[in-house]
Amino acid sequence: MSARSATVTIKDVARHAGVSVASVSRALNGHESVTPETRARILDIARELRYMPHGAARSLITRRTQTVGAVLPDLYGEFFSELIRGMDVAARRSGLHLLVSSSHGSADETALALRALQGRVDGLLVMSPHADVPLLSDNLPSAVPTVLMNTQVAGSDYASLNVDNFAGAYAMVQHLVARGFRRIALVAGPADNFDARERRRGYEQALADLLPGAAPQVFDGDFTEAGGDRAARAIEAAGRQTDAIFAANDAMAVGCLFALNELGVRVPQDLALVGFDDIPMARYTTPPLTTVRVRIAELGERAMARLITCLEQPEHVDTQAEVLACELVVRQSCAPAEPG
Amino acid sequence: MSARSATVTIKDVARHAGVSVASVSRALNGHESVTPETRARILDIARELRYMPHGAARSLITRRTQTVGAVLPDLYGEFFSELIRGMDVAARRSGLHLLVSSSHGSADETALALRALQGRVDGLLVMSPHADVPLLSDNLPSAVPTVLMNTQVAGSDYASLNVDNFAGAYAMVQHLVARGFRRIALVAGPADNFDARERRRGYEQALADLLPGAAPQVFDGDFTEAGGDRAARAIEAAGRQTDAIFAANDAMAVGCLFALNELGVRVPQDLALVGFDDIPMARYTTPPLTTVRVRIAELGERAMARLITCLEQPEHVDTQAEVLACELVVRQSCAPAEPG
DNA sequence: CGCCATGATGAAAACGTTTACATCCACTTG
DNA sequence: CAAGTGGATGTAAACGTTTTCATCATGGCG
Repeated sequence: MSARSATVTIKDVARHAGVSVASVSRALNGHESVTPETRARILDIARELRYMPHGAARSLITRRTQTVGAVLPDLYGEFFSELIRGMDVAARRSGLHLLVSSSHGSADETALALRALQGRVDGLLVMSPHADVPLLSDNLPSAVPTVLMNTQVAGSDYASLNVDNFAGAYAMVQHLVARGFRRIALVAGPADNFDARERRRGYEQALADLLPGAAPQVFDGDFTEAGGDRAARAIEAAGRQTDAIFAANDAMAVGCLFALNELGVRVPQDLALVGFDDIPMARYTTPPLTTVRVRIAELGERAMARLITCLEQPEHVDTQAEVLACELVVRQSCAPAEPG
Repeated sequence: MSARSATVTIKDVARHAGVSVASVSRALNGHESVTPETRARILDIARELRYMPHGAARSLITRRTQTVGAVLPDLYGEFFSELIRGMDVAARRSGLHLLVSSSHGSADETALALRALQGRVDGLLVMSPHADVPLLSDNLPSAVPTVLMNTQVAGSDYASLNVDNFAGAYAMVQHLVARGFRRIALVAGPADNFDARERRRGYEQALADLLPGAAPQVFDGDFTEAGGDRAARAIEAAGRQTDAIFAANDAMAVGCLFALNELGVRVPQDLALVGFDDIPMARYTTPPLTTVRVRIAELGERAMARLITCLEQPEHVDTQAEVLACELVVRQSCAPAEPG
C-alpha cells in the first residue's frame, strides 16, 4: 500500500501539473520566466509527489556533478578524519559533495580508482604515494581539474599543495640542537612516502648545517606505533649512541615511548623524544610530546578551496606548488639534555 | 597545445575503430558476442584515445551508480575515520564508491543532504541524531535501500545497526560496583544523541539493579574534551559525593583527567575514572583508561555489508535491528576503591 | 543447391534532465 | 487598427551510455 515505488520523474510532475517538462524544470531551478501561479502549482505537485531530480540525468546534460573526488591512501587514524573534515567543510560551503576513494595499495589500483571516477566528479584531490605525473596524465582526462596533495610533482602542470615537512623537520632538529642534544637519531617513515622523505631531508640538512661533525643515525620505520616500538628497541640495542630520538611522526613516537617505558628508559631524563604531526594524543602522553604541528584540516580545506577556484575560474589555473607551514610545539618530552 | 581536451566519448572510439558504438560497448563490457580481433582492435583504440566511460551516462541507463552514500553527523576524531574506513573496506570489496556527506547541524540540513543524494547513490548509510522515521520517509525515495546506524527506529521498516551502548554502560557500572565503588557519577553525552541516551539508560538501569539505594548523579556533557573538563570541575565543586566518574565517552574522560590533574585529584587513588569507546589514546593516558571498546570500523563494515545485501538481494530485506556487542577493557584508571 | 541456424554487427530507442528555439498570446505603440 | 514587442509556455534536441531488435553473412545439413 505504502509506496508506488516506481521513481517519479519530471514527466510525472509535468503531467500532474498540466504543463510541459520544460516549465517544471524552469520552476524548479528558479528561472524567472514562469508565472508565480504556475511555479507555485508546480512546486506543490512536486512536493506532493516527492519528486527528486535524478542526479545522473542532470549531470549528463549540465556537465556538472557537484561532486569532487578525494583519492587517498589508507584511511588510518586522526590524520584522515581531520583531512576529510577540512575538505568537507570547504566543499559544503560551495554545495559540493565529497566522493572518497581510498586504500590504494599499488599504482595500478590508484590508476583504476582514478578512471572509475571519470564522469562522477567535477574535480579531484589526490594524495597518493603512487601518484606521479605520468600515472596521472595517463589516467585522468585532462578535462578534470586536479589538486595534488603531499605529492612529488616537480614543476608539472598540476596544482599542488604540500605541508612544509622539510622546514618542520629542520626546525625540530634546530630546536633539539639548541637544547643541547648532539646525538639525534631519526626514526624515518616509509621510503615511498613523500612526507617521510621530506622530513628525512630536513633532518639530514639540519644535521649537516648545525652539527657538521655528526653522522646521521637513521632507523627504519613505517609510520605505525608498532614500527616506533621496534625502532626504539633497535636504538637501545645499538648501545647508547643517542641522546634524542626524532620520530618522523607521532604514531611512531608513541610507539617509541611505549617501548622505552618497558625498557626502563626515562623520557626525557635519559633520552629525549620528539614527534611530528601533533596528533591529539600528543598532549596526553607522559610526558607530553614535543612535536611539529601540522594543521591537517587546514590542509584539506585549502586544497579543496584551491580546487574550487580551478572549477569556478578555469582560466586562472595556477599550477604553482603551494606550501603550508607547520609549527613547533614544545612540550616536556625533550627537556634540555643534562650533562652526564 | 597539449591536450585536445574535448572529452572522448564512445562514439569517437567507434569511429576510429570503424565499428558501431554498440560493438564498442560490448567489447568494453566483456560481452561474448564480439570477435576477438574486433575486441582487440577496439580495446587498443580505446586505450590509445584514453577513453573513459562517462559515469553519469552509464548510471542513467543502468540505474546503478556503483556508489553508496554515507550521511553522517560532524566528522570529528578517530571515531569517524574508523567508521569510514570500515565502510570503505566493505564497499571496495564490492566495487562500490563511497560518497560522504557530513556535518548536518539540523534536521533540515539532513533532509537536504538526503535529497541531494537522490540519483547519485544506490543505497544509503545514515547516522544522524536528526534522522527519525518521518524525516527519512519524507526525504528519501522508497527505492533507495537504507541502513540506519545508531539511530532510534522502533520497529520501522528500515534496516538498522546499533552499538549495544546500553549493555556496555551496564557492564561498566557492574564492573565499578564489583570493584567496590558506590558513588558513581555519570558525565552524560548530548541529549539529542541516541548513543548518549542509551549509555545513560544503561547507567541508570545498572544503578537501580545493583545499588538500589543510590541516587544517580548525572552531570551534563557534550562528548567533547572541554565538556569533560567542565564536568569534572563541577563534580569536584559539588563536594566529594563521588568515588568514581563514568564519562559517557573517552573524549570527555580525557577532559576529566586533565581537569582532575589540575585540581590535584589523583586518579585512581582519590577518584576512579572510566570512559566509553576505547579510542586509541585511551591506552596512553596516565593512568591508562578503563573503558568500553566499540569496534567502530566493524560497525561501519557491517553496516555496509548489510546495505550491500539489500542491494544485491532486494527480496531479502530484513529490517531487523542488529546490535553490535562491545567489550569492557580494564586498565588502571579504576583500581579498586580503597577504604577510607 | 537451398534452407535454416548461428553468431557478429549495426540501428535506434531509452534513461531523465536542461535548454535553444519556436510558438502563441496579450499588450503597447505608431 | 496593424505591426511589433515581449513574456510565458511548449517542442524537441542533446548529453553518453546500454540494450533490444533487426540485419547480414557464414556455414552446416538435408
